[in-house]
Amino acid sequence: MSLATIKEIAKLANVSIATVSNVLNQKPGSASPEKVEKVLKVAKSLNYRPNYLAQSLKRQRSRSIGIIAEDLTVSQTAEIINGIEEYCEEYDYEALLANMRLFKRYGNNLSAIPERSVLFNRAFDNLVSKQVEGCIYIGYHGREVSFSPPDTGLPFVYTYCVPKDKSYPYVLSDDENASLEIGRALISMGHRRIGIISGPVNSFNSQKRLVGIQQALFEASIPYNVGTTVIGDWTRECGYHAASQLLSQGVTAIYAFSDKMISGVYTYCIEHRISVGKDISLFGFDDSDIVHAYTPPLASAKPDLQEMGHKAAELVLAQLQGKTVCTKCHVLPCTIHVRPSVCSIGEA
Amino acid sequence: MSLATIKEIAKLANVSIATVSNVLNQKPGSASPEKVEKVLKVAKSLNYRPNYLAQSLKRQRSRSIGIIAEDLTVSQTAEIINGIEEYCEEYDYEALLANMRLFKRYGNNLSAIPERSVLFNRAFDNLVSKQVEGCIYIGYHGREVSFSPPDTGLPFVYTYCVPKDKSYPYVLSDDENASLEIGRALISMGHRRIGIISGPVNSFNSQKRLVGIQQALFEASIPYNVGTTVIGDWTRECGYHAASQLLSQGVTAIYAFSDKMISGVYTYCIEHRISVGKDISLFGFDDSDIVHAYTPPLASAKPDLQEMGHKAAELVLAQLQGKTVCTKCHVLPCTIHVRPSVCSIGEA
DNA sequence: GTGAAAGCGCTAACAG
DNA sequence: CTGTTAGCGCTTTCAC
Repeated sequence: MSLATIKEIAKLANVSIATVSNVLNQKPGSASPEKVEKVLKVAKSLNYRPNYLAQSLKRQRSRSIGIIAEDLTVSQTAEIINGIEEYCEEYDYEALLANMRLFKRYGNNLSAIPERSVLFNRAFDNLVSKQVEGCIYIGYHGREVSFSPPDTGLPFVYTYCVPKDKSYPYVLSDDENASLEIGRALISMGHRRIGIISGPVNSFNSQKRLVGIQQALFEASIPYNVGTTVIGDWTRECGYHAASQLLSQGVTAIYAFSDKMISGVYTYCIEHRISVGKDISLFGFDDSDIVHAYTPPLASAKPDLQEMGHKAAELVLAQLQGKTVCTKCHVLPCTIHVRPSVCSIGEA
Repeated sequence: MSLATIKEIAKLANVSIATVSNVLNQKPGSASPEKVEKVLKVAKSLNYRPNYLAQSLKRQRSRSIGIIAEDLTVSQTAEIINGIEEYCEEYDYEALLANMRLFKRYGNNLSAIPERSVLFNRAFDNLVSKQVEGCIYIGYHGREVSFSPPDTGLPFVYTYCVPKDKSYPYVLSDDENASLEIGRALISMGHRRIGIISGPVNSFNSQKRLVGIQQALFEASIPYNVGTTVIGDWTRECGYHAASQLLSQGVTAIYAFSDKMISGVYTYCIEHRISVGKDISLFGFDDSDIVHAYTPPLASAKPDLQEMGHKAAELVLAQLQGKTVCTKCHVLPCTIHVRPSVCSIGEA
């Protein structure tokens, strides 16, 4: 019933617990072949599994890093965690997850909820308590995150968000460049009046994406027209409303900073018999599941979430090896998927 | 730098470690008010956090349950985990996650990959090693799962899958009843020729959903026509192909066992100028993000994943309290969302 | 009230 | 090669 210990193995195998430990840890030449065999046999028959708690306590080493996720159910989080775990596995580390469930508790409206910092501290304490050797924070919507770890010299890395306290490294997708490429693609296809549906201004993602598209316009000597930029809130609904506003201004293409918002535009177009990929070109961001649900499929930019996880883990493990890492923003390229929802301006 | 211990607190507060421990654990009347205050002050100043490893080792109690997820990035998994965590939090337990990354490694083709059991054993050992008091297995696509925990009397509960070994409880959504309701809804709207796009036959979900719709037909004395059932593989592509086959047979409604498959049908309809919600009624399953992306929005059935997580956790914790739980299938209702993608047969 | 001491399961000197 | 021993940080009798 209760778990076997090395003590029991030692008794049954007629050896000392030290020998059992040595054998189990494969210390070279520390036991005769017969004893090795005996110990291994007894261990297997007892279905022995080392007690991680005791092991780590004794070794003073957990070989684990913590993940503080703002919300596990927000679409990007799982992919990032997956990336972290992949990287950790390679280096024989493991990841411990603390999920704050922020979105489940408060939705998108995270501002001015003091309770949040309680949740953060609880999550952090929990992880430290478990002796993690480092920690990765996963935000959402690229918000600015105001909490940072109290004192400890624990390696701490942020991802998918921007820490207020710039003394920690953070990992983001290169939204600016992605946006630049999107702009170039649209412009190269002849579009000059491009409507933009931005995310909220407090989102770092929004900021960067805006700068990128502006840069593309600038390169092509097309003046940026604030009048054809609508500020949205990431929802389908706002995309829908923005569509009518933008289309009435005669834009030939609409670039929304999320697939969800562009999906509202899509709905508007259908309702008004505007043919996507013919009468109007549409570009989204995130490359979420819904892009393939449309006819024609939606063009979008895909952040490499897995790679962001890798990078974040790399930054933590590097610090654990004593390397100093740059406490700056580490930026990873997106992939631009141009799909039939965009077309050249003469083609229609 | 390194973490403070009760020993250090004891020294600084001029008390014994036993007193520190008593104070920190709020043992009533075990220390004078002055000492309590002193200890608390020192603890705070040292930023003390109890060592979970040592604590649990000593207490012989981890107050944690393990989660073995087949793949964290499969859409339903995170929601279920969220539910488990919510339930655990109420009872002062916590969840430890072991992610096998099965989908990331092998995609949908999980059959005949012997390595899988290695991954399962590794995950299970890892969790047991950490002294979890129980375990929840989260599958995907309602497959039959052939691995079960080796020996240990550890409470073990499956969810979103069906264990081959029926001596463990498992939690599923009530797909049969959901399907029955979908069938009734369609029939009540006048549909008699209903095309079905099933998932793979080895999916328990497929089986149940098929039985449900058959039951609805039976109730209405409509003979079930195998010729208008296509077996798909959960993908959009197969939905697309099934659509042409089904529509040529003159069905007035198509019910696909996943939103993804129905989304292929949607594409087919657009390409062939068949008006969804007028010329044809469409019903999906899962109620995923994409249902709102369509115009008109897609009708679908929503499994209560969060509640499934709650239930699974409940079944584990109940066993920990010595209660015996039913080692049967525990089934949770879905919500049926009828949306404008379906219409009455005369309405068109 | 308070502290000394034992011990949770394990690893790592160290002696033999 | 093998076993004895100390001790990781903590909780918990049990004397005082």
